[in-house]
Amino acid sequence: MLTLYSWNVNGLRAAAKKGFLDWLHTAQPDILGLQETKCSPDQLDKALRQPEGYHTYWGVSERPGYSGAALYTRQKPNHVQIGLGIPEYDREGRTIVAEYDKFVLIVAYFPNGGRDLSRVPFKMAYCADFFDYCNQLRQQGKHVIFCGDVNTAHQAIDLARPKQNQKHTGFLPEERAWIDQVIAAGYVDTFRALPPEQTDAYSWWTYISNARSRNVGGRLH
Amino acid sequence: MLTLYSWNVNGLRAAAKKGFLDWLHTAQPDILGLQETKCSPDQLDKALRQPEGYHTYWGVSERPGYSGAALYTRQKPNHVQIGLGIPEYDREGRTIVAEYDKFVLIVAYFPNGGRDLSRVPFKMAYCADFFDYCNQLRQQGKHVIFCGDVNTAHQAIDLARPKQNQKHTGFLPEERAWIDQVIAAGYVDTFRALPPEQTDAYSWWTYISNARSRNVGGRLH
DNA sequence: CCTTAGAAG
DNA sequence: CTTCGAAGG
Repeated sequence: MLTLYSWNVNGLRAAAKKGFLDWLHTAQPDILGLQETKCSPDQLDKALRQPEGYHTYWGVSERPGYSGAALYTRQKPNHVQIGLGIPEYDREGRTIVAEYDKFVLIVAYFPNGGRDLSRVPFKMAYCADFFDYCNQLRQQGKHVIFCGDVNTAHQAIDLARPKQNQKHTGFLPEERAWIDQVIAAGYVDTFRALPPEQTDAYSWWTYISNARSRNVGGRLH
Repeated sequence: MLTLYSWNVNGLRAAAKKGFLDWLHTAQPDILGLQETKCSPDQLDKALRQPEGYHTYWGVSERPGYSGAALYTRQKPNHVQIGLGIPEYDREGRTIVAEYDKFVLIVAYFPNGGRDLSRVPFKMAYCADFFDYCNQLRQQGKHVIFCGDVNTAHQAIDLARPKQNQKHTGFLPEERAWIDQVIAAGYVDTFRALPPEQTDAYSWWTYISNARSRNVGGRLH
């Protein structure tokens, strides 16, 4: 058995102040993928940068305090690549690719489309290139597991307010179609281990207006 | 008897969170001059903007969150002018002039000369124009009281580290000379009511390296 | 080290 | 609402 967690921490340094390391030492994941770390490792204490028992790898944005991904892993991967090999995404530290004996694990922080939708094209481009990258690995006979923050809700059941979100990034037809495509290709959405009709099961809430306490959220995969 | 307080609050909204209104209602000053309010009145609650028993007047910078002065007064002045009438200073909300029956009270937040000394000329210009303004009032037979943050230490006794500050704004020869000039003109430094040789009596400390707990400070008038 | 505004989410 | 960096002090 192997436990894998994925977590958008919204600032690893902020998360650290709220007990990230306590959680890590309690949960003891074999593999942990983080998104929105908003830091580079040299801004961190040793305890956070390299906790006892873990190897860590970092995707760092050129822009300080923005984006970023991290991989914490008990077993050292055979090989780790930071980035997809495409500068426009790798500049933002969004992707970490780790090869283990039996599978390739990818930590990915998909772009946010932006309040004004200005980054939707960039997001869709990342989606397409990311999918290509995974498919190439599969063609080489590798098993692909990816975790991260896809920044998209798949179906109406994944949102508390699907109608209000039709025209917002995170629930646009083209964004949702990308997930259709991924599932059609045989990927399994682990969150679907929940009963398929399960409602009100979310993994994200906006900070605005106490949405979390009211459970007005979304499941953004 | 009339009590007058002057206080650089470094953000009135922040000061409010730390009990500014409690202090106000305890100290009950007749006149209170504030500097570095870093706000406009419409960013404030009624209780802060217009506390029971006070008339308030506001110097507001065009740049949000920057500079700013305020006057809280129990008695309504006969006339209040916001600014010195000189746009380059008034744009930064540094000055409030209030005429009472027996005196004119000026609240002034003198410019900081800047880490790199780039604003020393601006500061000296404000000093000169401010002094001229006061002298014009005196020529009209008015008594002038001014309070505020002059951002300058007069003598070595006013600083814990005079030698290290010779070349820093706040203790430059020309800045100190301006205070000489003001005192020569007959103004009384109320802080001098302390025994003249009193050391280690400061009104300002940098936030850096716990300077306040070590009382490594300055008296910036 | 503190405060604020601004960008991004 | 929250995070972070920037400017100013």
